[in-house]
Amino acid sequence: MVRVIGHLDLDYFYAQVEEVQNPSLKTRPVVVCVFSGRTEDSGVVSTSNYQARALGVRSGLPIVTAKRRLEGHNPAVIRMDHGKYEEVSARVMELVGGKVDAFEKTGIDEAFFDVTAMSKGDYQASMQIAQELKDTILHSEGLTSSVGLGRSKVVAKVASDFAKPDGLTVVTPESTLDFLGVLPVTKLYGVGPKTTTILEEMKVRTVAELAQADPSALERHFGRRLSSYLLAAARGTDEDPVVPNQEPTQFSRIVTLRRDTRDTTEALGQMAEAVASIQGKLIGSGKSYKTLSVIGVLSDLSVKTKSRTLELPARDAAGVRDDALVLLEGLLAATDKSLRRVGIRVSELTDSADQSSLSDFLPSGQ
DNA sequence: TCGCCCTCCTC
DNA sequence: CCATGTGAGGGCGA
Repeated sequence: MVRVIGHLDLDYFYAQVEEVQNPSLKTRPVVVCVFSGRTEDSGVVSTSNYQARALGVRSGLPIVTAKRRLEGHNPAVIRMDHGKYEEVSARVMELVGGKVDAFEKTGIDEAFFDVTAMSKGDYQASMQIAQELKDTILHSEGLTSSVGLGRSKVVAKVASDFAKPDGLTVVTPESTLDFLGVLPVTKLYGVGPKTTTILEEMKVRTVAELAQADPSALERHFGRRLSSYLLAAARGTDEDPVVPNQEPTQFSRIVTLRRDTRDTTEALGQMAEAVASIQGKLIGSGKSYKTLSVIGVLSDLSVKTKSRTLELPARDAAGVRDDALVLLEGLLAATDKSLRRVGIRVSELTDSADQSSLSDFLPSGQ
């Protein structure tokens, strides 16, 4: 049976949550910002509402620049409150998850779902279901959302992006090639600036051109994995299923230092909260890690990482700090630059120190 | 196959 | 000094 996959995207999420909480903001440009703490207004815009976007203020713009562009427009400049958005997100996801066959949260504001069985593969019926999901979210949380339906995850994702905010785009299996074909390749998930540049050099601009590109040429430029993904995505034939309850494979935290430095002790001191937070994630999820990485964003904004893999999984804070210090020293030894931002990441997560150390002694495979 | 590092994406 | 923060995955050399 042909699948019916949906992608749900909560519109301009952080800024919209702020509007719901304070409706008087709806008539004003709203920018939700990440303040780095370096200077009064250093940091970037995380999310902006559509009034702000109309004035050229989008994600990633420095706060100072955003304020300049919004001068005289009575903007609301709001500090990001991640915990608050997580709570709203969790309620929405819980609600929607119970009304579909399968549900996979992929971010704080987005999720895939599968309604093949409950719609009996009928796209008209699926559209009704999708509209009901949108209505439910609007009535319970006051949030508008954009939904796309299609035969695969890639099609659903592109469809949800096609009309927003408050959009509902249905791409039937028969219309898939027509829908995708005319789009520029940048609209495909996984195709960013680098990939676009390479494709341009291959004279591939639209998804239709990508679908007919020479597979071996693609493989030369992008490798086996990415090239086969690109072809499947362009044809709307990717088969990835909707997988509920995906476990995270890594936790990371990164902080901007008060000032650039090569002093590892000073850097580590400012990482204390990040380390504690990672610790909390490990404990909260009952996981241990085998690989610890430090990430350094240097004074020229280049990024370096150093990592170390343990023989046995661990989760203790002292070990994290000691190893992080060593890695940080190694990282700095490989450059003349100073640290601007430092981060820490744990990966190769296993289900708990005890169980995983035992399983290390068991035969691998099935 | 593993360890390490980099690229990319989204907000 | 304008330039945040989280996560997934792939390439490559040993």
